[in-house]
Amino acid sequence: MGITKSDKFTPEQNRLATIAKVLGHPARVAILQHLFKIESCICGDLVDEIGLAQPTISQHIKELKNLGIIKGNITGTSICYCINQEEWLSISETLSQFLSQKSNPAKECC
Amino acid sequence: MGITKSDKFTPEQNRLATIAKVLGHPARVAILQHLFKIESCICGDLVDEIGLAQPTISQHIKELKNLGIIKGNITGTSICYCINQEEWLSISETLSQFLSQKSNPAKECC
DNA sequence: TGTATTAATCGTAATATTGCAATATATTAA
DNA sequence: TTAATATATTGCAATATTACGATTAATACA
Repeated sequence: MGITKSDKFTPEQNRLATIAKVLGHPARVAILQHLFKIESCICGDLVDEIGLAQPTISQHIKELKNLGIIKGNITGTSICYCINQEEWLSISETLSQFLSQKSNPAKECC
Repeated sequence: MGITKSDKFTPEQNRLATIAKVLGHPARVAILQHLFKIESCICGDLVDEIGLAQPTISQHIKELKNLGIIKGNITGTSICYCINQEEWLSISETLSQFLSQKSNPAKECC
């Protein structure tokens, strides 16, 4: 039905999935990479950098902002975005912990 | 349009997004967690464990298999799934590397 | 004030995802 | 062979996502 039954899962599972979902689009990955690369923060050059229309970029930015992973600051007519370090660290920690899980090869079936 | 313009992005960006996308559903997170937790591999108990219908679980399993993150083995009438360690390590590495990026706080704008 | 610039929002079309009932397939056991 | 069991596949409905043109809102500058 296109609707995710979040109530069937633990808060941790939902949290992990929410984070991963936001990272699950190349445009958003590209935006984050660009913000990391350009030491000084960047504004709407993201539209030029990535080849998508301005409203599309704006929409992706919104999702990253919703997750708290980036933040913006108005400077004149443009807006300067950058990584929200605290949130990035927290999110990175959460996902990395999940990724660092290891299985027991001795008990494998396949 | 619901269609992602993959050609606008680097292979790395697309790869990261693809991995994250697969992890971007709580049912798939739950499946992975269960496979890690149950030391011996588990079969269709996943359907009981997670409260979704059998075809739905089967579909999620398929996506995890497509990514290569899990593998299955037929034992009688049931199928035993487990983490594909090599792939998990590789994927984990790829994502972790992305997550370990740090921004320069001195050059922040916001 | 008016105009230019930048970015957000709205509306909408195209496509993707999620979930499940029904069905198909495959294996085991009788 | 037939029945039972376990899983995959198909088909479909509901919802979500992606993308963009048009518009709006906000600021800067003349």
